[in-house]
Amino acid sequence: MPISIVLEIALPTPLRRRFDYLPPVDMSESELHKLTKGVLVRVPFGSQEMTGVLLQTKTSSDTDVNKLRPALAINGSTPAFDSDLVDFILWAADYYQCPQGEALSTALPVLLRQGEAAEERHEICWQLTTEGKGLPVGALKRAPKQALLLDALQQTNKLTRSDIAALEIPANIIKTLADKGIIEKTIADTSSPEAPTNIFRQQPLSLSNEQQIALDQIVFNQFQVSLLDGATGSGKTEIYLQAIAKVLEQGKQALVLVPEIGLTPQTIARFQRRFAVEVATLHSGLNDRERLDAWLAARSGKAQILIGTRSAIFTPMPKLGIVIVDEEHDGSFKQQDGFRYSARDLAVVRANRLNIPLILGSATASLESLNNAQQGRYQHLHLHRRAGNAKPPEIQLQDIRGQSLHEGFSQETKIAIGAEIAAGNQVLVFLNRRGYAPTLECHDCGWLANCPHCDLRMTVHQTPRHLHCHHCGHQRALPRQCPSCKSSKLQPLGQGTERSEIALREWFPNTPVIRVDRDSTRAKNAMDKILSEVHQGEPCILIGTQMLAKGHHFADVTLVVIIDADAGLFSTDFRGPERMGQLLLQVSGRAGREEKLGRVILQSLHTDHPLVQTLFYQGYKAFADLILQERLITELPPYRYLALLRAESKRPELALEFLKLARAEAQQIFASSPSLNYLGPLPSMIEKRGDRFRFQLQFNSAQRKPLQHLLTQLVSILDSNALSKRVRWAVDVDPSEMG
DNA sequence: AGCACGCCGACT
DNA sequence: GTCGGCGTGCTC
Repeated sequence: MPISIVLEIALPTPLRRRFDYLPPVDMSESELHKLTKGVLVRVPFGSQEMTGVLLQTKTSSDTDVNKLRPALAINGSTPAFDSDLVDFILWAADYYQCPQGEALSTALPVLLRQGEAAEERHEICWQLTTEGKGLPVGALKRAPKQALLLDALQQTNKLTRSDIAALEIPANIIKTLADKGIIEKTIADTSSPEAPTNIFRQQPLSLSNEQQIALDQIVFNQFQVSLLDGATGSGKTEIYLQAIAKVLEQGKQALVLVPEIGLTPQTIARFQRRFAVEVATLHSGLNDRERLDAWLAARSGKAQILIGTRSAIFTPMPKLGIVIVDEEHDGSFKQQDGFRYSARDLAVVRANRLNIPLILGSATASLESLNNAQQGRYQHLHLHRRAGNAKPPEIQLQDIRGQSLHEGFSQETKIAIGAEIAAGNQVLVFLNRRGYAPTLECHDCGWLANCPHCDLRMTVHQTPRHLHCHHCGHQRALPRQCPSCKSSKLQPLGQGTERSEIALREWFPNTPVIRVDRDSTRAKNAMDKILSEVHQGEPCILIGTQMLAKGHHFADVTLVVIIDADAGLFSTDFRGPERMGQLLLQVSGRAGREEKLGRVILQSLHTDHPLVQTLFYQGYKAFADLILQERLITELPPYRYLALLRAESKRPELALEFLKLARAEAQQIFASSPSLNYLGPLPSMIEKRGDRFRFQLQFNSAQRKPLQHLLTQLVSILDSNALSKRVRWAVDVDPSEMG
């Protein structure tokens, strides 16, 4: 029997190949004709089963007909991705040198990857009962949360569980009202909603002159990138909201990308309060089912706004009309393993392909984006003034050279903290190092607590007491005696958040000291609890890592203390200073919001360093320009494009040999491209990690194209070399971390 | 990458 | 006598 149709399928395997299958055996002729690119197909693969993406149907195969196996099933009645989106993901896979099937698979919600059909389920909603409908507007005033829910339901008759959560109404309030017979369960409407007559739930705020000018510059019917450059509190979000409004009015959808820890309930609530449309969210706090629901709502067009982290860039949105990337400089937009894409950079590509506007917002824009703006590729929009009466914080650069520090704090800083608390204010202390101390040292023989699996120091933790390697997760008990000389004079070396917390507690026994880092917020809702306590406005001291710097507003904090502002200044990674500047400004931005004047103390050993001086006396723009000048001279991004070939192995000589082979192959290709250059192979910054020795070969080029060609050819050569199976290796295009 | 098949050391 | 170490080969 002749073959009528062959399915060409991309599968989640590192093999850079596509696989041909016969259609499922029970499939009718008419069903066959409906198969299009983007459909999910369940197939047998070796001894296992997996979900692949149909790339095309064809009438013959290069593979021997007898080797073709039939697919098991077609998952879902419609393609998971529309054809344009498949092409976009394939483009991204090629650009980042990721096997296409793996890229498509990572773009898919986990449940679909596991074989679930992409169908919407009936979501449980809540609506008013007849009794509930009889209540007057403004009822239940004495129970504000209950009144809020009642009020919301009086306006929009049905709310999903996540709608309610977004209004910051706790789940137990739902139960209370249900028990009272005021609300009841129902099923969401499956028919796509008629375009709302009024997209607004709440009228837009009036814009300042400056905001209006910025908004007016944005063009809505074509591709254009706007770099919205505005200090904390200058009203960037209001611009986003009003730009989104214009798109919603045209019946289109909006996609908002936010950093990993930047998607706070307050942010979501702000979008939901403003618009009477469905707002879906995709972030790490959701379970697989919730993620699929949000994805499906975006794909069907039911959700008109999607707010999500990095991977949301791949969500199908049939009527996408604008993309916004908030805090565009944030490192979490770059995936650090597997499919190593930058969601921010891909946002530019997706917007371009759809011919729609993109807004990149930041108070501390990345050097890449600043350069693009300077070159005229992006339009540069500025917001200088803080909204309302808030004034920028007063910054005090404190030279701590030669001073004796108490647990990392200078005497002057301690006094300043005490004075602030006495005045009834809140203080924020920033220290970007969790744990008690960075390591343990023997005072007698100089032994240091090294991780047995990495070449790194192990961090001392106090609660519970143990040594912990932050790189590979290895833990061990805190030794009582030095393992080397048996001395008992072991002492923690350096300063972490736990240690500072203990010190602050001792010095200010009557003031709550609240620690905010990965360890103290691990429990579910721990962060929410901390935030609501701080928002009570009572005097307290917050001590924490960069978790404190991102996305949160502390209206009553009037003093920010940065204990070691210099971290990052002399980093081996060329992006260290840039990151330091961005983080310091972000932390500083936490002070002096609203009516209260803010102050920032920066303890530094390098107050006269040109970068430190420039950042604090001339501002971020001048600081960025200074770094850009350096990058131009040293031939680094954004003036050169970089790619790393990383290799690791338990046997260092294998990884090194692999990279030397790669270098030899690359040199053949270089001959025809003079703009290409290489460096290495060199050991990675942390040479041993998790018992594996790591090395890297760096390629750089003045243009993207030749680098791209080199990598594509090189990967294909390496793939067919036997050595490539004996080491773990990956290409990182536009790496953000050089280590 | 998974996973099976395949051939050599320390354990019930 | 077996469980399991990871080498190597394959996946339409």
